[in-house]
Amino acid sequence: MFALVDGNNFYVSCERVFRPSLVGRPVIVLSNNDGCAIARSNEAKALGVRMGHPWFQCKDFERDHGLVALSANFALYGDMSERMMVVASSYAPRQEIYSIDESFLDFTGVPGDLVVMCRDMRARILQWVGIPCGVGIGPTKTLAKLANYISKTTERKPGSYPQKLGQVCHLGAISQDELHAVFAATDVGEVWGVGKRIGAQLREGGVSTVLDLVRLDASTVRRHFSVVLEKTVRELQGTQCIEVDDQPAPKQQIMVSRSFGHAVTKGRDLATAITEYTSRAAEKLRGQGSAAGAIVVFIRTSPFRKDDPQYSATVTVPLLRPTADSALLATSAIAGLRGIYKAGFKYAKAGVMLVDLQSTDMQQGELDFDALETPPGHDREVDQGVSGSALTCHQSGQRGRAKLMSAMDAVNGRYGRGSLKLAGAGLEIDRKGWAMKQERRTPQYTTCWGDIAVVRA
DNA sequence: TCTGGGGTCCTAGGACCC
DNA sequence: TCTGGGGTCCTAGGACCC
Repeated sequence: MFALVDGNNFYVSCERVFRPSLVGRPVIVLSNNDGCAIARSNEAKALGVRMGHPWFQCKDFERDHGLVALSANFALYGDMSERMMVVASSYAPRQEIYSIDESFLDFTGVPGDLVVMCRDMRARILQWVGIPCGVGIGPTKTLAKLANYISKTTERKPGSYPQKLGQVCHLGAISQDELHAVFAATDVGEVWGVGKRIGAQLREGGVSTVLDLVRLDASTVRRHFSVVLEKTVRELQGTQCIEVDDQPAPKQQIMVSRSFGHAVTKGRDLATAITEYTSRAAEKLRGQGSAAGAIVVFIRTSPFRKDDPQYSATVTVPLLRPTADSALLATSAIAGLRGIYKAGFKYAKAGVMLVDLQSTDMQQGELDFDALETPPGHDREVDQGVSGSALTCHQSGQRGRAKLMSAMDAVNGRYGRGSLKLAGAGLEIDRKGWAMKQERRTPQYTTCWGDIAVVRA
């Protein structure tokens, strides 16, 4: 059996831990630049705020309904996530951290009543971390995911499902008839793996509930749709097709991109931003022990500003050799930027992507042909005896850079991100024109000494 | 004025190989 | 009349997830 544990309205719940006055009120958390809603309390959902709802379109709720909107505080959410994951992990032999607020637990071989254990886990996470969770249990990950949805819906809209399926919902512990009733009452679009497109296609073919989907023949689904949806159907039927992955492989690509707080027109500002993003991407790269073979740079105007001239460009810059060196990567990125930048446009967003990633301990050795050139006055035959040193010399240079990078990471780890950075990433004053807008950010209560909460007697 | 930032997997089609 | 039969690798694009 598998369980999916996830924090309810996670970002909002994190904020409520430190501002209990927000409990019971409509609250949303906004994306970067305070652009749109990315988390909503149940009260905010009830008001009709959608996921991804642009803030400027729902601002009126602030005045009319007391909606509280906060800027995203990812330092806080990341830290709260870790705390929640640690508690959850103590309940099962294996855990897959699936996203910032969700983890799968694999209970294979664990004796005892899972519902009782999961209720205990839920209570402990609530008490120790302060985050309310929903737990779904099922014989496959897809069913656990569905169970989790049902547990939430039972809480949020009483009467949708039997009350016993609230908070902790175990789809493997109810009768076949009950299970089918649950399937029949659930829209096919709620299934993990069925998105907007596939959902519409299914409905067109008369498959509108989970029950309709479960009753399809899996191999027919493969022919009409894809192997992906076939797996989904089999998982709903109770056959495990998707494993719990508790040792995720290193990422195959690393992206850092941001929309700007204000439109950017100067190449110089774009260069500052690209340098900063590259630097951040390189930190992530080193964090997973990889080196990049190429860097992709992109810039674009805002597709929402239809009256402005539009421009969007991407360039891939191959690197001479794979590297995780921030400075080398930034130099290449800027070279790429020079190739695609055009003056006269209002840029809204830029980003970099590190690709062709490989492990640093698997790196190809190489001969440095420059060092192998026979210097004048030397006998080639004689010098060949020392040709191995060219390689050694080159590699020791690389090791020096690697040490520099780990020193940089250590300083930033201890004194905070950005304490030590590339000159090209600019000072605060250089970023004024385009830095991200975060007008409603709460303190970093758990990760910054200066922001720690004070209890008054 | 104002619209996020990441990722993964699969498939189809083209280039190229023998 | 009639023009093989496999393969692999790469890329772009689509679909999904949070």
